[in-house]
Amino acid sequence: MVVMEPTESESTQWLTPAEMRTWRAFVQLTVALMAEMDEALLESHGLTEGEYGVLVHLSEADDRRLRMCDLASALRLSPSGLTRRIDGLAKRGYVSRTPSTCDRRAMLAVLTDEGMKQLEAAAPTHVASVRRSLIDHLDAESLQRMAEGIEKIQESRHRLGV
Amino acid sequence: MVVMEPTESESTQWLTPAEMRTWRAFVQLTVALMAEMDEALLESHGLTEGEYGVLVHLSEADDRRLRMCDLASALRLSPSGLTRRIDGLAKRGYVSRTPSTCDRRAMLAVLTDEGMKQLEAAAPTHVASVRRSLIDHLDAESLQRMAEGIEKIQESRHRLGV
DNA sequence: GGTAGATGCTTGCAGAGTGAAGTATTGCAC
DNA sequence: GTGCAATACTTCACTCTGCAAGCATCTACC
Repeated sequence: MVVMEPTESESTQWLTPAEMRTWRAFVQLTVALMAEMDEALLESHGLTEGEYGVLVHLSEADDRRLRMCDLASALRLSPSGLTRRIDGLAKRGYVSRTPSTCDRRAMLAVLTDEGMKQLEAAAPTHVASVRRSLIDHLDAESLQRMAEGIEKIQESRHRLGV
Repeated sequence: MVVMEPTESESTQWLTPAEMRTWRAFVQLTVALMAEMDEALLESHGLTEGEYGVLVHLSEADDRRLRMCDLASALRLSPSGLTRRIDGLAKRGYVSRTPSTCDRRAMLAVLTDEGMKQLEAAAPTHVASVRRSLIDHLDAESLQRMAEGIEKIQESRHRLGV
């Protein structure tokens, strides 16, 4: 989150003031962004961003269903974490569980019609949040540059196996 | 996290594919980054990023001490959340509590010498993580552009009272 | 200077996440 | 085909967090 002053006997390559400012701004921005997104969706549709993510992934999957383990890794969630999240969504009727026919170990999470309706209702709120919190604060050129920067980072990270 | 297809009867201004890609990449990157940072620090020095943040803020404060409420808002943490985080750090001897003399409601969190030592030990790990996870993946020009983009966003957000 | 409301902190409780353990099923080696 | 490791999911115990309630203290107003 922050950085120390250099001390002469160190071999650490400290961050320059500019790098430090950028890093702090980045962290501060992302934390604020995530909080805003979550709050807007929760208030208007009673969904956390995490739950919204479940609905989105299911809606984009073949037959609107995914194996629990695939969904968990897509959402970067532990197996037990996903079990509980699906519990919550199932209780509200947005998702149901079906045992897989081809692998009887596996459970499929299925997006119900009600879940699809809920997703369609929530999507505009989510999109509006993304715009209001981030996109609308950038002109086309800046957005393009940010996108390039992010892609460059991801590419480099991927290349170096991070 | 994601976006729906436009439907003709909507007034929602949907994200363009490029905007959507950028948004998804941004979220994916930040989640990965935070996880990496946290893991590195926790493994090498037994501190979460949140705890590290406490030490950093205290180290930069006058007399290495801050009122709990000021520290909580700086860390974007609820009062109760901070109480418990300080509990943990105090148990390990990195922070102590002192009642404020000028306002007897207030408690001051004070960085101990031991806490300062721990911070100095952990800082190189933290900095290395920032470099390895983010900074080193950008050349000077891209870094400069990213910084400008972030600052532009923050400025605009601030101007619009977000 | 007394009272009402605001402020600062802690505690109890509930929600959401992880990791480890337990159970069921699969798939591969032999 | 038998046995054993790997995989998929759930449950349990624990941690971290926020909210609401409670207590102490401060500030402002009469």
